[in-house]
Amino acid sequence: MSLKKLAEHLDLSPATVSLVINRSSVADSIPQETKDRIFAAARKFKYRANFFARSLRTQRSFTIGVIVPEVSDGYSASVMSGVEDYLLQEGYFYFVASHRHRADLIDEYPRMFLERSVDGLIAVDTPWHLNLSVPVVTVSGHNEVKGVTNIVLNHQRAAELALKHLFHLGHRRVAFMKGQEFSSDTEVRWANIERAAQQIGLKIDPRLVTQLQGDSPSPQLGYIATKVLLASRSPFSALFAFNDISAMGAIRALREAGKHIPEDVSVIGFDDIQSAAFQNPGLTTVRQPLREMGRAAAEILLKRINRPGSELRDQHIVEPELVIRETTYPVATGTLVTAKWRP
Amino acid sequence: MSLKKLAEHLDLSPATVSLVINRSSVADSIPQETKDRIFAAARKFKYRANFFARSLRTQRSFTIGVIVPEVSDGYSASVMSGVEDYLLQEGYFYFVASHRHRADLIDEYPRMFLERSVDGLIAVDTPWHLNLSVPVVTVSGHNEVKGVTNIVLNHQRAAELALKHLFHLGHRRVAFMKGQEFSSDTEVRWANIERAAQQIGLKIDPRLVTQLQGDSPSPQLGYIATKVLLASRSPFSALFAFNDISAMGAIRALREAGKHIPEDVSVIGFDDIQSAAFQNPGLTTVRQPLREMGRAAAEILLKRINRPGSELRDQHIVEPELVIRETTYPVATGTLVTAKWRP
DNA sequence: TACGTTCTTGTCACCGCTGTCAATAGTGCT
DNA sequence: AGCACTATTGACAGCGGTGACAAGAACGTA
Repeated sequence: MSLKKLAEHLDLSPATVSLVINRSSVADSIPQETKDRIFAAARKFKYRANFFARSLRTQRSFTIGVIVPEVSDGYSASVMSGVEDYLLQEGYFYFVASHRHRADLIDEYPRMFLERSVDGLIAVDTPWHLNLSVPVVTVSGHNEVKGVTNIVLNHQRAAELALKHLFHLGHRRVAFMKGQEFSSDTEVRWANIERAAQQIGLKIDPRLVTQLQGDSPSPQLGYIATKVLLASRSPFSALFAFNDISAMGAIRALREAGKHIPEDVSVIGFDDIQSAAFQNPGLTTVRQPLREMGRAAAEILLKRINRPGSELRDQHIVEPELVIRETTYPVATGTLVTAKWRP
Repeated sequence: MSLKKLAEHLDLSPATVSLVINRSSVADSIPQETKDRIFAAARKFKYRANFFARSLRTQRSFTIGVIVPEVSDGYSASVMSGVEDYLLQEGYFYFVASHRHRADLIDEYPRMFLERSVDGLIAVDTPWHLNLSVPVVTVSGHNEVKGVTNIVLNHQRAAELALKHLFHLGHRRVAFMKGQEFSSDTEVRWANIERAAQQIGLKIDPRLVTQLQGDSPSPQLGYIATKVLLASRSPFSALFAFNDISAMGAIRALREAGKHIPEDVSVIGFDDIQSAAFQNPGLTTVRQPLREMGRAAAEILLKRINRPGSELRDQHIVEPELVIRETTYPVATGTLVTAKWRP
């Protein structure tokens, strides 16, 4: 059913019908009766404007592009869930592309999105340096590109929450796991840990600092890093992993070394991905409100698209939350009380 | 840069340029030199056909719609990853929408996709009854709609693999967890379990059969179902959960009841979602090749789109694989050997 | 009655690209 | 030179919708 046919049937011109259906202000002067006729007919024939024709004409696609490292990774998926929530509710659709850390794809996909005339772009956990012709919002990107709004965690607070928790449990020898070089969070995260440690009065022993190596979404990386750490034979009573996935690998490595979690070593993760709660024992972690971050990204992006110029803050900060489950425990030996499970 | 401007610059007509760029057979007769000029100019000015104009004209969008219960759920995400893989490689993009089991959205989203003129649709783990004007492929849908190709697991083999494994380990009292009523896999899965059990000679005790209740992506459901099971006080030495998530909840419930996994109770999951390998102990499970299923869905869908009529099988069956990790163990008491970790 | 206003609706050009058909130029042959 | 034929390119008509502008009708006023 096209506009033209509908107009013909109504014995009106396509333009008139278009005006009324789009509630253009020009249509204010059209009598209610005519409008009603038009709406009735539109409903009757289930008229829906052709999307391409409309987009071609208006230069708007009501579509945005989302670029992530990998759709099936829990972090990206949670953020996307929030993005989707807001976008669909506002009548937008979105394309997804996973770059899998390939530099060429990180460049190519945004271009492909532009060819498809997206109205805007959201980059999740992706190094960003492009300056595009459409609004861009990044989630956990730490590159400063002018005009790009970045949704970031309050890393200072995140570091404080985790370290204070460990400190209060009596831990003084804490091991740390840094992220991979390419991960956009690695640097900020570490800088804030150092700062928080200093504030609290916790000394960081360089021998207790490892770093994840390689690109894999598996806990294997954390497992290996922890093996290395254990091999150094420097004692520690707690480990702050780079994220939940690596924490899982770390726990496995620790267990294989005969350590009990959390009695011998407390472990704390980062992100609070869904499976963190599903671990046995439940993983204590610093929660990033990923879904909310996605929603915020979508919301800010649409604001930018629809009111260009406004809303040009280049940071939107969200707050972390410490989720204490069962992998952290006082350093002093005592009776093990089973902590409450918090899914 | 538009076709018209490019043509002007080349002193040719837009039509000619279009023919050459699209490698139309009509352009065969155009001298190579002219073609080269055109390609050179196109490259120089980075000419890219306007997507909407082209789609409007050709009635093709090179876009497909994917509908899933929830993007951030591991099952859907893995399938999507495979779908994306194939689609992007073939120059298609895709929209995603999560219906979250809301019946109205299951109806509405496909319509919205059609309004956006998608060339086809993939429905993942979603009850399907619509007969649309574009090709549709479902992944793990068990409704029979003519013309819809369904990618399904060989459930018979899946049931056999799991039950034989348990049987060979000596388990005779096996508990079962059925999926929720609304889950598209529940029925087939169970029917095949019953059949396989009979073949093997394993008796299913009705008191050892529970069912998941409620709609949540959390292991809580499995936890509750297992609590109920335990409350019935019928002894069992193994539990075949509905999926990996519910297996995780089950393990927690069993532990709280003082059972050791796998020494006291063997647990086997289904799906092999990413976090299954990350569990401690690693979860033994029946692997569905989710990524491959997604790829197959995309591949079959594109075949249908591009060669209508052909490829009208209405089932594409994929094979399960038993992934033995650490939650299954012989029923006879013996020395516990730590199984090899298989990520 | 004549004219200025306000309503109501239609005309037109165009968004950018493509496929059909036709026109023009070039070639070989008698 | 004249003709048949092919190689090369262009004109044109949309795809379906939108928005600026304008025309015609209806109404009020002098």
